[in-house]
Amino acid sequence: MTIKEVSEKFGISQDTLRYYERVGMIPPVTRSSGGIRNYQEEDLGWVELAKCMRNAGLPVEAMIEYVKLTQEGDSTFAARLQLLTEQREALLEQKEKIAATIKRLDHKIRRYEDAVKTGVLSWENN
Amino acid sequence: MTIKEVSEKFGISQDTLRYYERVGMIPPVTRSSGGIRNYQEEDLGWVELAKCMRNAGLPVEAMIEYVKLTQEGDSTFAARLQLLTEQREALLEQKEKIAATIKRLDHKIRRYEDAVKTGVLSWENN
DNA sequence: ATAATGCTTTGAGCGCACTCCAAGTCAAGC
DNA sequence: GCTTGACTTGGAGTGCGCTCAAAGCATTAT
Repeated sequence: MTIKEVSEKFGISQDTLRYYERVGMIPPVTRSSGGIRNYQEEDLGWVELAKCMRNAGLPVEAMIEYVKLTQEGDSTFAARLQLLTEQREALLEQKEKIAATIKRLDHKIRRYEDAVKTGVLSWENN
Repeated sequence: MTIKEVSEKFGISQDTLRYYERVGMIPPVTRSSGGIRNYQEEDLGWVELAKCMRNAGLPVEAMIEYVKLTQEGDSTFAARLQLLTEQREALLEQKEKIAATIKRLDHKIRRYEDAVKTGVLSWENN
């Protein structure tokens, strides 16, 4: 699969795909004899993983570390486990914050729905 | 309340507090005769709101727009309602993405827990 | 063979959200 | 009155995560 196809498949720009590879967020991609990227199944798996992690807001740094450990082989299972666990914690925390903010927005939205109907905003700080 | 106290109360740097005010993410803060910030209850409410929204990852831009509308008075209820609703949507989406990633991490973590015990990682792409 | 297209690398540039710095002002204690 | 320390402003600098540009090589269509 060419970089163009991968770009379209995942909705990630070619520049970003090259960037991910360059900084080590995905392992080196399979190349043709002429040095042109030819993404295999495994490469696609990495791209998909990277996209998922970045979507959730995980730092690029964490992904780079994970890829590095993976490439160092079976002796890094424990380190990878720890890394994943830490990142999971961070995501849970972030999810909590978002949930709290949504709750707050819901409350404000209800007040504004009233305000739009009645012309008066029920009082409360901001 | 001085900027120093507010900074400590909310865990936001003085620089950031001034930045928030400068860009309009919170309305102008009450000042002493000498021009020194003296945060009142209402100002604190705005700071707290700003912190909550930023914690959830809402763009500064959105908060600026909301503050602007608020200062334009009662004619902007509908616009404020729309803004809040949009931001709520964005947060819900982000929460979904995080939830999906957590699920995925959970799965990987289970595999690595096994791997650490047995020395073998059950196969699966990355 | 030539032109067009699309890939390659390297390195610079950008937008966001701060964060730091310089130079100056103010307020409180000695 | 003078020093100290916290405050002020305006503007420059930083880190992250891309994003773009320049210059050159490869592949395909004519």
